[in-house]
Amino acid sequence: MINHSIKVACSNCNLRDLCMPIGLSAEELMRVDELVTRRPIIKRGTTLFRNGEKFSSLYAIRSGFFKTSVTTEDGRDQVTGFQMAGEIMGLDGIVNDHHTCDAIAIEDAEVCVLPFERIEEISREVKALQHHVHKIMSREIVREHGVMLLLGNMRAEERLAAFLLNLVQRLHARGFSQSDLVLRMTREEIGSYLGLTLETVSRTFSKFADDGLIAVNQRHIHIQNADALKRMVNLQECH
Amino acid sequence: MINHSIKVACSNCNLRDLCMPIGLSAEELMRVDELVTRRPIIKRGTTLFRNGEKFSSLYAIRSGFFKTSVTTEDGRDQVTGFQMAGEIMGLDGIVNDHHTCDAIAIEDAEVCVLPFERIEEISREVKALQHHVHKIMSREIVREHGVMLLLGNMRAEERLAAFLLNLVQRLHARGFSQSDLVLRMTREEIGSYLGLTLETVSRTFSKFADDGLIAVNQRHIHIQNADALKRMVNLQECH
DNA sequence: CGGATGCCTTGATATGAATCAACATAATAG
DNA sequence: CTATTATGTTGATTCATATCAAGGCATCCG
Repeated sequence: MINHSIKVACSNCNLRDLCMPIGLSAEELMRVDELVTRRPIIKRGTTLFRNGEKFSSLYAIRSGFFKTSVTTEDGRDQVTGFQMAGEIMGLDGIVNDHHTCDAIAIEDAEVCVLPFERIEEISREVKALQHHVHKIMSREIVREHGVMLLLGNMRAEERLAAFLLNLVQRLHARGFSQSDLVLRMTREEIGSYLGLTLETVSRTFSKFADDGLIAVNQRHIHIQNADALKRMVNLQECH
Repeated sequence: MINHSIKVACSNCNLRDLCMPIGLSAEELMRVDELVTRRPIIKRGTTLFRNGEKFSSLYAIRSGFFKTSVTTEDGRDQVTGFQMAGEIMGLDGIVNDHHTCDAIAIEDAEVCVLPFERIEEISREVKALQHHVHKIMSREIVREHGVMLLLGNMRAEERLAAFLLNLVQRLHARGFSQSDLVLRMTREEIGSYLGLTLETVSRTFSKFADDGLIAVNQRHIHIQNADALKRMVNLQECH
């Protein structure tokens, strides 16, 4: 059996600020470096982990795009999130020692493997790493609160506006444009995430385009009126 | 200023198995005891913490019932969960050092205060506590995945069935009946949690009663056909 | 190059839940 | 004990989104 692990160094990774605590000493960074291995390319459409699989590691995305989804016994599934470079996946697996959702690459991707036992070990000694792990989990909880608000209270237009704004904001934090984005996911996947059908997603994109809020060209979206989108999310009356 | 803190001992708390890791040594338990203080009664309708407040502690519920909710700028709110004895609240506050939701007692309640800095401190030395904290956060993430599935994919009847089953299951784990429960929350609060209006919640209760699945008497619910409720959640076709 | 496939758009219609409204019952306060 | 308010039920109607259906446009592959 070939060991696909490749040594990598967080110490000279340009995503470090996204997935690691800031202000680690050189020595502490070295300790973290030791635990991280890179996995080979995850091809588009393949799974990084799957519901039911034994949990052993968290994964930090180096490049590419993932979706995570949960599935009912009768086969319905719900996309629970889209993850991009610098984000951490696999937190769901800690509680019962096996994963409870699927993580599927929706674009060729590369991930860093972070064996969780080693993370706990080093966390016990590096305070900043410990707190960072807590923050990452807390951030995920807060994000999900936002999704619950979206699914429980918002109408289709508000959901899609919130989705677009969230995506560009995260992409912008990674150095991309504030106004242009390429969707890596299908209308169906967006719909699953937002609790809508793909038709409604498509229609709502068209409506936004008609209203001059965005320009849609396949998966290329140009945001023409970010303020109007923001207003839609924040201020719109509750009907 | 009066110090309302009251010393308590996890070591002889009957909820210990719910909120503390099992298998701590006597010495480790003592260390945990040291950090915990009890707060006086939180009266029904009052908040334990509120969106925007500085985060400093997690709270373990000793008795009573809470709801947590998030609010949009335009005043809509979404109940994100109902918490009962032995459950931990406040995890949302870790990431940005302030709370992002409100925790309101929906029944007179008592909580244990767990200063988070002390938790982190002791976690660094007590491996079992460290892992327990990780599990609690992971459990919350998994729970929220379930809510997303419910809000994104299920119809009113399925949502309410899932809600009832979840409640009795948690109550049963605390020694209560498998078939009888008293709802501590209003129809409106249930609706907010499930993404439904209070009228739909009420109608759906009536329908369940007509179909002989449950008997409803105000907030007292008697489950007459748990299997049918389970079937509704698991197997129902996706329309 | 032509056919197949996956993804997307748009239209017509159906439907589940929201909304509006009235009333009933229970809890609380005076 | 009665008035008042909060909570819950039920009915009639409306509305947003799902569903069903057809066609278009890219992309892939033989």
